[in-house]
Amino acid sequence: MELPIKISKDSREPIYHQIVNQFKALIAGGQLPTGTPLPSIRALSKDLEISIITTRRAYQDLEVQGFIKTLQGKGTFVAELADDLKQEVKVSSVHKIMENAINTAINYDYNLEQIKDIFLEILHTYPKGKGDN
Amino acid sequence: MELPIKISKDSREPIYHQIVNQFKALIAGGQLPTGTPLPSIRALSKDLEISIITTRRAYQDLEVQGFIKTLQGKGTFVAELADDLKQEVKVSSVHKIMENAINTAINYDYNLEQIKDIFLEILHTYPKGKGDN
DNA sequence: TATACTGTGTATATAAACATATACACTATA
DNA sequence: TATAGTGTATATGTTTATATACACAGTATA
Repeated sequence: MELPIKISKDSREPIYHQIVNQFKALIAGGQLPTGTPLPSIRALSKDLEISIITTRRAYQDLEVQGFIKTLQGKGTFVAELADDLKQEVKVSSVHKIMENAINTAINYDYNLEQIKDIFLEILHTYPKGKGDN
Repeated sequence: MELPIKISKDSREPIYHQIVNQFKALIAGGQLPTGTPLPSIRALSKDLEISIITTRRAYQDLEVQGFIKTLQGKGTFVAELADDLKQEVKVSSVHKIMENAINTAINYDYNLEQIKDIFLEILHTYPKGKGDN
């Protein structure tokens, strides 16, 4: 599987944190089941064009948070996680980032109707995926 | 006017950058017209419970980007900005953060229909403001 | 009109967080 | 046992945030 990990070096969010968030999403979202091997820190570093240490830092964070397990010399794998915990992470993370987007739009003096229109317009530019009804 | 500047110390986004973004929103959104005095770096530092230097850093960034003018000993004021430039900042900033929210939701394996429902549900929890129709 | 005071922004030195290059150690296998 | 894969540790530079001391502008008042 080709991992859809994308980072932005221009963003003010630390690179290691962008990586952590995206793996959390893939794991909590169920796209990476228990036991799935993650890319090696070298492979991911090369892919994202960042340092090995930064990738390692991200994997360490994910391990501390219980999302993955690392085995020296062997690799890094998705850890076992309770389904309700995954669901909790999924719901709260998306909720939080949606609120953040709305708050920013309000700060820019858009009203609720305008915010709805803008959001739907952007959403319509996304191609329908296989999971969509 | 009571400025609605809010920062999160837990966020991974640098504090000075949070401040910059929010002032950009207020200025580009037209809520702070040309010449409006900003709070002094000390007043804002005290209000947000952060260091003077961090506030200053934010104001310096805003000045470099042309949003404000600082006069030593006098204070800091909203600079003159072309309306179409304000509009451009407004549209692109909101567009960007909306896309970011959608991309995160997709990473968590929500489909487009679900994303729309979640967004509208959250939007409905916001009170209607005076600018709303 | 001198000067003290209180407001404003500014500069220097220091600590913590983030990102890196380089060298090291463990695991599997040809 | 050599080699190519994995994760790990040490030393270093950059970015972010801070405390403290400094300089300029306006004003009250002796």
